[in-house]
Amino acid sequence: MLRQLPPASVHAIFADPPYNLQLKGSLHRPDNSLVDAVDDEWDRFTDFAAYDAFTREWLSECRRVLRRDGTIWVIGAYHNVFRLGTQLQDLGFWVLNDVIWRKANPMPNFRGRRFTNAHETLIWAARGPESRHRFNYQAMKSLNDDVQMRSDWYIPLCTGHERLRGEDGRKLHPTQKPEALLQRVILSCTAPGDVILDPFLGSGTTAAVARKLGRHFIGIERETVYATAAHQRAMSITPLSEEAVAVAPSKKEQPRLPFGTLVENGMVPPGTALTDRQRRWRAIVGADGSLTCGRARGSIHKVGSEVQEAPSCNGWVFWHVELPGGALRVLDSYRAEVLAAAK
Amino acid sequence: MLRQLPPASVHAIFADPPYNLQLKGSLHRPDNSLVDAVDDEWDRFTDFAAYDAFTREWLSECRRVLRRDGTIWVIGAYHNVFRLGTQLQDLGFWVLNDVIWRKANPMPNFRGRRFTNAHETLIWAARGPESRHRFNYQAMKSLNDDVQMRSDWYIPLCTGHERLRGEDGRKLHPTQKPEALLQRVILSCTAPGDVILDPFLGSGTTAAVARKLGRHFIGIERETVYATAAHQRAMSITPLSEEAVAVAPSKKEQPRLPFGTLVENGMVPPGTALTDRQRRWRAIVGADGSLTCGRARGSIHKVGSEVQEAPSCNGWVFWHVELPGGALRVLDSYRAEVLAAAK
DNA sequence: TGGGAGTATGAATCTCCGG
DNA sequence: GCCGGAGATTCATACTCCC
Repeated sequence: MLRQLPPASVHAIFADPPYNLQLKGSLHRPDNSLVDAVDDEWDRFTDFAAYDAFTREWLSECRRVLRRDGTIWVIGAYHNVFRLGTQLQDLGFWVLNDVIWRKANPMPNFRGRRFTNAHETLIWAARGPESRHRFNYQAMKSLNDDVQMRSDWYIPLCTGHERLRGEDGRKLHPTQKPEALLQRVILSCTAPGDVILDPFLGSGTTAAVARKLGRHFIGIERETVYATAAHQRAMSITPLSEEAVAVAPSKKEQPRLPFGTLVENGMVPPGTALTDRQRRWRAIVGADGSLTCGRARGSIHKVGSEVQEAPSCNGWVFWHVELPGGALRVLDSYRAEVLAAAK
Repeated sequence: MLRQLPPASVHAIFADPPYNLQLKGSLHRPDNSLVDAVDDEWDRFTDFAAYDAFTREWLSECRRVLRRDGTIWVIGAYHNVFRLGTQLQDLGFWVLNDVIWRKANPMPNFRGRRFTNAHETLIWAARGPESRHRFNYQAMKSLNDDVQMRSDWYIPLCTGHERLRGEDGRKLHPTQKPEALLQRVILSCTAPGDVILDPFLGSGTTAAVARKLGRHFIGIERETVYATAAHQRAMSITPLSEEAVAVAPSKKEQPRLPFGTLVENGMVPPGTALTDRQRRWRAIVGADGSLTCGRARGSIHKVGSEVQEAPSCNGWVFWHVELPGGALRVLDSYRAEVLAAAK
């Protein structure tokens, strides 16, 4: 199915591939005799090799269909996630983060032989090291009480009403992912109208959340019973309103306003003296929007960095106008005023 | 050095290999200060193949020197941990858990292009699938206020007085690990008297904590300056008493902040003597957060009830620390202090 | 001595657009 | 594809300094 998709056609991929189950089973033969795996390196190599080959095949196709600015998410546990990560890197993907889904309510360890396996790992990767990927930084920050979103996410398992069940009342799919997890994934790296691909759709959480958030989706699923349920599930979703699904705009996405415009329209007339917050330097605004401070001359940013001897400087927040009475007003507030009026 | 060790001779291995960070250029904070990056020669590899070959070589030797019932811990980040995990599996190790070190105070992401990289990953593996490994289940449970220890650990970075510094006052080693991390690792899978190997000793945290907890250790370090400092550091450690380092069986109770956390972070260090308000009993704090008072051993609550021959006891308000000068401070006030600071 | 303000720093794969 | 310039971007903790 993946091979039928055109190259560079999807904005984001979420993949929840099968775990390496044959490896778990390889400990015992059908007659329950124990396989001496330690001395049987060839056999165990072929097990991993089969999983690696499978992984490599679908990941290669994913890379082909991914846009150059697109990103991929892959989820796994310690049985398979190291194989996934290694293959991602070997295929040229560029890992951006590994993200930990900390389960609020994991299954306990019944035998008391290990730590409670209370998390799964997601790998987030760009198509390559030069890719300019989308990351909705402000949206993620807003979601987290206005501090940067960390790489560890605390989210409950999918239970209760959200869990799809068959007619017999039993869970339809063994590893249905919670919608909260997919919502954060999709909000972090896509925009409304983007196309999201899930090559292992399963119970259809990716499709449901994509539709809810106004993203397009492509889902691939081999098992008919899952595919049918996922399709029904996605179609039953009512998409949210446009304003509800928009991502918080970053400053970079706001329209550019050259400083010269403020000079031209008289908000900061030529000849105005600018100073920094501590009033250490004083610069004069030129009619062309340039700044002069001693021998330093150029844009508000360039002069700011030169006087401070700093590698860079955002002149909008560095320079201030001294108002009558002596109070300081930062340049950025003039810009905000103009941008607000333009709406 | 590893090749000189006899086979099947160590009970546990902790390995903190170079991460292969692949940093390019420099990074400035928003305040224009320069981030002190890990650019040391020992972290430079030409490509993944070179890193994999290096990894395979030292891991093979580790497997040879590890006892059949021994386990290995390997720590890494997304740059290298997938390579580590894959090589571990390919060499026949049997992964028991991947454990997440959630950093209380990670470095932020300054450019807003990714999630804050707020964790590192430890892989815990047995020598093979048939190994009968040691896991001190009750000790880990005690440390976590009598609920199973999960696979995500919340521990602060190594800063302040714990951080080794050179004569110039700068950090001696770029990646010194916190003692609280090693303490949990060592308590989870070894017994007093066991031999612990660290093939990348660095600043010597493994050696220091092993000695403190009454375990033997072997450390290997290539850089003379690190090796010298690590040796001095380990030798300056006073081992805890036998009863403080023994691993305990226990059960019961569950406040929100485990007493073990106060032990780990040094507010109530192992070996501390606790007493009740009337100073009728005296109990010693174990490194796993258990308490010993005569033959009574277990959580602060259990020991409190046993010595009083009472059906139950809230250890938080029963036990006190005797301060220099003789005043008593109730345990609950330490908990309150931590909880208040966490707000 | 205590508190407030300011500064330093931690395993970091850390920009984007237009000419 | 290269280059120059605009301008966006930080959290928790510990320590220093000064009043």
